[in-house]
Amino acid sequence: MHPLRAYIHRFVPLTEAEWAPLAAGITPRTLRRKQNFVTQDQPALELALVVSGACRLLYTRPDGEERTTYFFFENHLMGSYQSCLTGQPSQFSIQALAPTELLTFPYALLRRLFDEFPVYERFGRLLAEYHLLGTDARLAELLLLSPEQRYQALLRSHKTKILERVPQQYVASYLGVTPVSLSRIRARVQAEDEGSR
Amino acid sequence: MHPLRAYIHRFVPLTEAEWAPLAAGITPRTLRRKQNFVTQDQPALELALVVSGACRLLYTRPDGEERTTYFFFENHLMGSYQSCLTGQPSQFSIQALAPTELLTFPYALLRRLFDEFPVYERFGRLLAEYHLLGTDARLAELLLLSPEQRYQALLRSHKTKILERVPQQYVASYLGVTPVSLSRIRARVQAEDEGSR
DNA sequence: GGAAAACGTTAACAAAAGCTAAGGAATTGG
DNA sequence: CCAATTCCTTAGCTTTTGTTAACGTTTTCC
Repeated sequence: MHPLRAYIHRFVPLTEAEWAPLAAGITPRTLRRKQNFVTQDQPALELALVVSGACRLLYTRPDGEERTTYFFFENHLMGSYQSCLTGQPSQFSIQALAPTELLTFPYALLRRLFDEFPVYERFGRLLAEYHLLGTDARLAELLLLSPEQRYQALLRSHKTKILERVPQQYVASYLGVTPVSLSRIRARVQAEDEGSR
Repeated sequence: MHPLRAYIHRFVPLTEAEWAPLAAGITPRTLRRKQNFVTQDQPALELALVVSGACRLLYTRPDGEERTTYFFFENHLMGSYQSCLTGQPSQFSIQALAPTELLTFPYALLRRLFDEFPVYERFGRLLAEYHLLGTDARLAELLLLSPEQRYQALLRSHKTKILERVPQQYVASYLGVTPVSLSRIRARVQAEDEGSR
């Protein structure tokens, strides 16, 4: 099955007649390392399914500092929800961490399908709800746990792909600490693990 | 117009025929100060519109410590999305900060309306999307700003209701710091403001 | 293959936050 | 209206994080 159709199928089933118009609007695209799919302060009216590779979502602060807040791997759908919904410039960038293959399509097409096919509207609801649960959990983790506890939670989570495939400085940002601090936390955790062995 | 109908109307218009079945399922309820609408570790299968009063969303940690992560005032819809969607026990409580009037209804009713009326499915999508934008912004703020900057951002935001109506210890939790630390931050910020006057 | 860039660790110091405790002000609720 | 509770601030001390910088390793990509 087409990768995007398979992605949608995890939420709702699509008939051929429902799938065809979306399929017609898809453009494949590749990104080199460090190339942007979304660029901060520019409108980003497309969504993309990652077919292979990896990307990070980052905010560039007024002082030039970058903060990475999210990662996307194979079979993740990504884009600037906020820019697509409001039409305003995106508040963040999405940048390839390695060579990446995408399937892109305009959000406007999806919006048209919301009107035309109830099944897409349902997909849209379930997708937003699914992301909301994830973001809420992330927010709770940031407010409930210390940096060290967040690192340990990541170690024990099902997101270890992040630790394996993402440079540590970006993981630090994702956990809400500086790279230096994460390095210290790791040394501390390792020492604790040695002790309890 | 009925307060709940008015709330929904900000997203989609409802005909009488669409509104009637939801209206039939509404139960008014009042909470005393410190009384729970949702209790952690128990299923919470109802949603509620706050008609008057105020509530906080809080997590109680294994060590007994509480962390407040959200507030609800008049015309806010609240509930445990996660518990409603999955049927699992809620991971947090929702507790009244002051005497509060609610209009409650079962999530199962809304789910039935999703199937029956496309307009409700659209409402569900828009509601989830709206909350997602808010949660994303909150997450970015936590990862991008220092505690002091977060306090200043709150001061300058359109959420000053929080500062006016919520005990400061809960605001501290919401900002991701201890009450003692927020008190120090306030002293610091005030000193800076005096200096620049 | 090799130069350049990116990356992780460590150290030393400064700044900020956490913790505990105590005192006094404000709010609540009968 | 008054007693009990809740709440905010301040202080002293400890722990953690941020910052800057230096060094060695790894990765990237001509």
